[in-house]
Amino acid sequence: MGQSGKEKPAGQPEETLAGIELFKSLPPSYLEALAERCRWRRYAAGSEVVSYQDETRDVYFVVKGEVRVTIHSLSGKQVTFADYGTGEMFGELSAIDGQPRSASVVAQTHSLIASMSTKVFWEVLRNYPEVSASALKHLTINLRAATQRIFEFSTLAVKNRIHAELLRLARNNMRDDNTAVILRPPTHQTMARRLSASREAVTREFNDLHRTGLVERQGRSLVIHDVSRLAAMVQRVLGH
Amino acid sequence: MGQSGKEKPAGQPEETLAGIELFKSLPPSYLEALAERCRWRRYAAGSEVVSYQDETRDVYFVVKGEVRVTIHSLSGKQVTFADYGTGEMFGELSAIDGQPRSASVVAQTHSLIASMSTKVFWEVLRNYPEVSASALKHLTINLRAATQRIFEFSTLAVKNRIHAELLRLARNNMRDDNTAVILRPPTHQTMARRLSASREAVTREFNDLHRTGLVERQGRSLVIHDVSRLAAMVQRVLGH
DNA sequence: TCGCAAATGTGACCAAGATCACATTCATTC
DNA sequence: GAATGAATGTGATCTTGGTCACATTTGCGA
Repeated sequence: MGQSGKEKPAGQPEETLAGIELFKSLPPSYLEALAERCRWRRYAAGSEVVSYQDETRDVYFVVKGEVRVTIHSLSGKQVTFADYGTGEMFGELSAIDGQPRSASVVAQTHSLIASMSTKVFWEVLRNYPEVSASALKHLTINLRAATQRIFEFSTLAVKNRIHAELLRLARNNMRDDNTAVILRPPTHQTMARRLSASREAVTREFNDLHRTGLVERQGRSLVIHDVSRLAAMVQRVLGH
Repeated sequence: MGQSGKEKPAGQPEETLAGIELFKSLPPSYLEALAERCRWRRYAAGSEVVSYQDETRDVYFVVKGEVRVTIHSLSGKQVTFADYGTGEMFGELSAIDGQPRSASVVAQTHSLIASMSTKVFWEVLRNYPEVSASALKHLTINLRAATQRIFEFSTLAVKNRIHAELLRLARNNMRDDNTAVILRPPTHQTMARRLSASREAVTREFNDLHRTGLVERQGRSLVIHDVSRLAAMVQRVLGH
């Protein structure tokens, strides 16, 4: 997941939909036309792109940067659903079913985001079955993730959920066969919000895992020394 | 959602896709052709239609009856995700992304179910944008429900989740402005599995609600006397 | 390299709710 | 209408993990 690239200080810089996963089947010429029908906007880190239950229905594309999808409860607790990075789409639920926003979206880094009206979005879906197929896959992946999360909530103790999450992180950051290196690991607080656990619980379990030699902090990165052992631990409780 | 209709003892009875929500935009002639490309099968109550993690990729349509989507954990606990009744589709995730089944599906009543190969399914999606749109909506609704559920798990106490679930039940079974009658209410055990709570917790909370006069059992049906009060209780903790 | 804010570490306490173990009531079938 | 299995009701424990309250460490910016 390397994020390379230098800032180009050009006047109208990289306002292109070429990197958007959903549209990868579209011809460049059409992509350009589409880009002109989008609204383009930059968001500072920490600024809100979409707010929970608002009445807009646009679809958004992360052209550059990263956003986080969360809901915060009345009591102030914050639940994180997903992070979307360069090339990904969000906000499509409201465009598809016409209902208010199911969550808020906040830019995590300075981000360049294109938004498209429901009308244009449906026009593309209708005219390009490949895009439709891609949208179906996107929703499917999200739904599977949500299902898995509900299952883990319902059946696993906090420590086991932490293992499962750590395993997912590891699998996306393998260095070799059995070792993973996570360059900028999420903070304990961030993981806790994903897992619906307390920050302290995450800290404690990380330390336990450190004591057994499974994980280690090296500077700002996190090394998982024995991914298959971690996988076995998860497998034992999940039973896959 | 009243389920009327008498059994027709005809030889080749009601093997038609006419009632399937996903296909409501298709012309009857094509529907007939499609029906012939499906595999038709009846399932007894309690029999498994799809099993967790198996390698089939077909899509299923409930032509008559009702099925329940669940996963059971190693420790024997059972988590229910959804119920699908007449006209609804399930099993589409594996057809769309090619991955193994994310859950098991068991017939709750004697059911007539049509299944369609991935190939045919995609053929329909590709050729009929209306069907594609309908599939997108179906996934969207499911994803919203899952998101909501994760949020409730993460932020609400068991009793509040029970209130929220009861409110959903009520809203689908309104008798008049402020009263709901649920004819065949789910058992406490069933609700508990949906909410990931214990059966006893559901029983206790129902009794508390009964004492305050909010709900009442009348024979086999459940009456909710003051839906707006229930709504207010939910609103207070959810903050919508 | 100093200083400060964010992140992490850790003990003590507490409460929600799961689990266990039965009693009781219901509703369906013979 | 008696029987019987399923559903419901209820108290007594016990455990997980949240919360609180700090101490300590880290990383980064001036």
